[in-house]
Amino acid sequence: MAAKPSGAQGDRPRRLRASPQSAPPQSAPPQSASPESAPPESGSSESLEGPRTEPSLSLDRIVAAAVELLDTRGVDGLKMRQLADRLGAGAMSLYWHVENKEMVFDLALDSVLAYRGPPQKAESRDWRGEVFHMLEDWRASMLRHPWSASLLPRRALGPNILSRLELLSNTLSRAGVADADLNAAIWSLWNYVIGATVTRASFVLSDEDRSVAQQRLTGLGEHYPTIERSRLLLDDDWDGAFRKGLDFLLDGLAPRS
Amino acid sequence: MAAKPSGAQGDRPRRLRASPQSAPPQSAPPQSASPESAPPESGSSESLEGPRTEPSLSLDRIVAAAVELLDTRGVDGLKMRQLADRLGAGAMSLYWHVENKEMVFDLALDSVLAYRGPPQKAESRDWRGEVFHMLEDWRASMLRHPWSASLLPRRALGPNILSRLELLSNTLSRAGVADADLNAAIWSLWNYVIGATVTRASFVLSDEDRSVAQQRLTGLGEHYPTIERSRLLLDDDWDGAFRKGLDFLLDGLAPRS
DNA sequence: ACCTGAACACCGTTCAAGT
DNA sequence: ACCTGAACACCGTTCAAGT
Repeated sequence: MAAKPSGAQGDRPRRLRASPQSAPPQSAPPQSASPESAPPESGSSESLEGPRTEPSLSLDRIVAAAVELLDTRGVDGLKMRQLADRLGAGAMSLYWHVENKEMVFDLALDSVLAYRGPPQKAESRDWRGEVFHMLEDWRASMLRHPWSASLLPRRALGPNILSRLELLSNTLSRAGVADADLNAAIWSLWNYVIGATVTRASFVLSDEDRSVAQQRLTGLGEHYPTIERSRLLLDDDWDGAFRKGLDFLLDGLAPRS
Repeated sequence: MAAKPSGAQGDRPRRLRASPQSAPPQSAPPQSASPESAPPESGSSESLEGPRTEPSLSLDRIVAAAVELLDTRGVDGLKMRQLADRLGAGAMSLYWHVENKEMVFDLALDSVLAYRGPPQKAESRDWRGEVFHMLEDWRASMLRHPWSASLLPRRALGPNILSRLELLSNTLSRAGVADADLNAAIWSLWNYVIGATVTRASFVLSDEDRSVAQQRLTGLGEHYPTIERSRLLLDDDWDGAFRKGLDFLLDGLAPRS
């Protein structure tokens, strides 16, 4: 479906660091500074010159700081000036490394989506368990960075998310999903995970908020009898609901055998 | 699940128009100026004074203009100054009618989500057809206003969307979905529709964009063999994919009989 | 090659004031 | 009750310079 792998957004004329997205996603982690990766290897090429107190600006450092800022301040809380400040750099220094704020979003987003693979050895015959694990891990990764889910559907697709889709596709294919159904199956799961995660990350309400919401619904009870009775807005078990719905969907997807 | 019907956002201290969301959603349409509604009844109370050339500001007019602006300019294109300008009002006049920009978003969003009901008479026994129609209509309403889908999960739930959820819940319940599964079923469908629509509204690429994307994927083919072969990113049939996935999900949801 | 401050063209919102 | 312009405290980004 009309999605766009990053790097495809037309040639940008001006100064631009070598795009890390063009590196193969498997071999070396594109952003080693990603909080999802192993501890950043701070040692650069030469360690002869002693410790750098203020390592100069780099894409990796920028991306890592952006993720931190996004985690604490949210999507609207990421300001270019503040990001530079955090890095001990002058206000406008970022613009030598990145094209614009959009690019910061793209890089931060994909850096958060690295997948480590299933816990046990590969080639399990339990395709359903594998898919379940992949999607729960995907959701968990995004919930660890609540700004990421809402960004994902509207940004270029980076190497990490493409790898996840590749693995998902491969697994479903091996499980026996017909080629003609494969894309529809993948997008169904994509839709479900994105919808669930965006919703869960967005509706963050205190207990009081929620009880006020339900009270309000009760007040209007005559208009919403069914969802009032089922306490739709009070339901708290996000994880359980996610798994239950995923079960429904996988039941429907399962190749009839 | 922890969602919040609008109006529950705590008492605001300052000037504030009587919230139209508190009106029952069924009886009278909350925003008669909504583009989803019948032609706006421009005649106010007294028609004795002749035609007003410049009808004074009102919540309805503001909401209608906001929807127009959002449709043409997108989420980031809605500016309070420009909105006032469109209404022939002074720059800051809006703030007497609305609390802030957030409130404009909430009202515009719900105004776009009115549901007219199924085409034929009620009480059909075809629950699956009913659900299908409701969800396709919901998606279509949001795609007519591409900014709406991404806004829905993070805003207060207005009367129109609550009505849709109520009807959906009621239909599923009548169809035989167990009470214990009801909320999970509703949120599954919500997740699917939101994910599908947000994605479809966001990935708007030209044909050239898409072929560039696929070419790029082919270039990296060794890393993404499966999705490269299935042409995941080239697939164009959004409507078909939506229906197919919905079929999968409803298969899983269908009460075993 | 890499970084910088000043400046530009915007924003949402407050406020004191008008009718 | 309803509307207004000026002003405040911000933004992202450009630009001409610095080293």
